[in-house]
Amino acid sequence: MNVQEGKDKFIQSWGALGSNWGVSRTMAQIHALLLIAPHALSAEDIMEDLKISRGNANMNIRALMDWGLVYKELKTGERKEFFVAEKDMWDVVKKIIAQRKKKELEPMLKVLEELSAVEGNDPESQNFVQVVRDIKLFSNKANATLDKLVQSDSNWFVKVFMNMI
Amino acid sequence: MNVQEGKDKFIQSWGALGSNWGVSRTMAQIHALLLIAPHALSAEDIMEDLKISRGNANMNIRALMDWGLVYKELKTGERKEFFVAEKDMWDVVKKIIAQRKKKELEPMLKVLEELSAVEGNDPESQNFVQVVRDIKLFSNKANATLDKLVQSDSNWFVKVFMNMI
DNA sequence: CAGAAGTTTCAGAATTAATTGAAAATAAGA
DNA sequence: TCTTATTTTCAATTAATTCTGAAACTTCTG
Repeated sequence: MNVQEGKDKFIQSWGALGSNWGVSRTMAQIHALLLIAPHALSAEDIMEDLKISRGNANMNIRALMDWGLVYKELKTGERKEFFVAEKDMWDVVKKIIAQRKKKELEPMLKVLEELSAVEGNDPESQNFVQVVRDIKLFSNKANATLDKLVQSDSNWFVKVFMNMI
Repeated sequence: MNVQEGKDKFIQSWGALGSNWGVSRTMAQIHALLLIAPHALSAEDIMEDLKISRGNANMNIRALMDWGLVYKELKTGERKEFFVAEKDMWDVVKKIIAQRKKKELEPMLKVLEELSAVEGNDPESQNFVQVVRDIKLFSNKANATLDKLVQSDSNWFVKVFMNMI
């Protein structure tokens, strides 16, 4: 396999993977392209390589920057903006976890809190409140664990990995 | 808040959460409905409660069973099939991880393996192969860690949680 | 300040995913 | 075996998401 075929395949696969991770297909493809680029690319470069429109490129690059997966790089003497990807995979995973925790887990915790306020002495209400309480307990633990995980450095992952093996 | 409002809100929120987890909105809603149901429900019950079509109910119940998140329950003397949800949250999370690992991580590992075969002595190829190798290393570790995690019992989670705090 | 280079926005178009509903298949009972 | 209850399938429809492209906006430079 030559390098161009390899790159294409990587971009395509990374895009497919990302689309299941709250990162849209194009977003993941841009990230993939930047991951394997030996140097920063401009919006124009990305548009050409992935054959996407200017608007699409712009919106997805911005989203990637919001997630902390891509950084802007300014070159002196150049007016254009260039972009590089976060290449440390542990960091990438942490940032995705942080985003999803904020956007998904935390709102759910809030809802579970509200649902604890359901009243009633009938068995139906009792059962409901019990289920909600169990889930809330679990979710709070998960939330705390993910917090630690997001704060931890790469070595943490290596350590846990070692312990498990 | 009364119990009916509470149930509605729970189903709605759980559905929204699920739709970001490889579980479609309706699939997650059915799971939510079964989680808070004090006893097994028939397909008919689910259709009525969620106001969805027979086909939709059937397909999503089956998907939930494939994932191991819902079980069939046969009542003697009843011809209909009834369904109950897995209620242990740790088990639910493990099953979701197991599915996604199989459907996403493992295919990606296969692709990364193939991409290692890219040849060339030019800097571009060298860089590409290096990036792919880094990602592969990380992914293999993640894969092994998730394997252990999926095999582990609830206590494992509690232990890790305690260690982190 | 005027013009050029670059970036952002967003309504409509295109694409992709989920849902319906009716027909086909299956299974149980008489 | 035939009838009836129940489940499954899938083509057509509907809904949700993503992308385009042109116009508006911003920033830099002479």
